[in-house]
Amino acid sequence: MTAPPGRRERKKAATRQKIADTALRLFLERGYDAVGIRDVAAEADVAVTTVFSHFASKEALVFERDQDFEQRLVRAVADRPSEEPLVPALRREVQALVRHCTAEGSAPVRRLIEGSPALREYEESMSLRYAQALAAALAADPRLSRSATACRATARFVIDAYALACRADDPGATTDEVFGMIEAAWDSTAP
Amino acid sequence: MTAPPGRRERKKAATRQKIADTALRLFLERGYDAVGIRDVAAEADVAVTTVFSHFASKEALVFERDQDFEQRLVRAVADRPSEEPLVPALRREVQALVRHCTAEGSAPVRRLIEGSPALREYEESMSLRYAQALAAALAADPRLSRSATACRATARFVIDAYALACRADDPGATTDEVFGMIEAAWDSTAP
DNA sequence: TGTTAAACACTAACGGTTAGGTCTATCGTC
DNA sequence: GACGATAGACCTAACCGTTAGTGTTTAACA
Repeated sequence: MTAPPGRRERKKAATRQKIADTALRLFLERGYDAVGIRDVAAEADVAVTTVFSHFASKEALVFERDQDFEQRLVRAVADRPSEEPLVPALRREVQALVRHCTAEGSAPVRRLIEGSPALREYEESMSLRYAQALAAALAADPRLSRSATACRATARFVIDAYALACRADDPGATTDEVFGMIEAAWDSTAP
Repeated sequence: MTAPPGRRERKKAATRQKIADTALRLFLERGYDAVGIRDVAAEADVAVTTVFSHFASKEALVFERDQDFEQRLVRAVADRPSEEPLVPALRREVQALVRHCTAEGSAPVRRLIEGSPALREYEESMSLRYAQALAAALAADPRLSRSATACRATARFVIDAYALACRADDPGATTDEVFGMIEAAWDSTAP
């Protein structure tokens, strides 16, 4: 899986990382709107086109690391112990994700996101993709025989729980409270 | 409330309507991405700046009519008969909204929206604003004494129901099914 | 009738994003 | 080690949504 990466790939990864680091630093220093793509490119000493060959948009520069969010949710469903019920497994994973996103070190980034409508919108639209992936995972699990609608709704509810908890005063308690509601909703769809 | 509108207001409304109609027609004819703001302005015979003085963004041109969506949800909560429970009242309103958005005449517009990521994203972000207004209405209703978290979560669930139903094969049945889940979730938060 | 402010126009720009074409370091293979 | 293929990066120039700045018309109202 982790075969020795060639020099080309290493250089590419290094460039990508340099861009992401530079961008985040500038955004935190001067504010998201006050930093242009051309600034980021200049400071990272790359061409503007190079920035866009690594990141699909300016907003994506801020969410550089969150590529495994989706996978973690899907795995929490698919790889859970044979007899563990669905909702507790999801709650555990969401608790972990929420802790990660409300950790001490993430506070400045979170402030950055909350301070920019463009970033908030982008995050929401990422979440929607996660909900679709999660819905597919729910529909695919042979242990859960629920309607496609129930799967899609539950997936969105779970994403809602994450979104609400990340912005709540007490993220842990909020996650638990919303998951209580999700459990009731899910149980009501039992065949 | 409906005082005789002066000529000025009538002209303004006419300009706005002309822009919206022209834009929608061009979008349907050539596709959203293939039509620029400059095209819309030229075809409507107004300046580009005039377009933006009436509409906040290109996407807003497509959602011209949906300004009362938010109000309808809030009123469905606040103005419901004294003894009608919350969830059925909301379900009735969402059913009506879903019917409106899946009506025969709305089909081309819906296809337009689903065909453009920008429009989908914009719609989602509108929905989020609705969820916040609805959450506030829930929290403000003296007949419902629930935690802020329960209100916020329920509001998002309701918006999820709407979003899922609008895209579902059988919108009515989907609304009912998701609202069954929402009812269970809401009841589980009874004090 | 004259004053005021809203609505609109025009130009020019800004900032994110992309297309076109080139250069070069790396890779796989001989 | 030499050799062609190609990925990765570069540069320039533009496109498009959006906004600022600056008039000009016209309806509303004293």
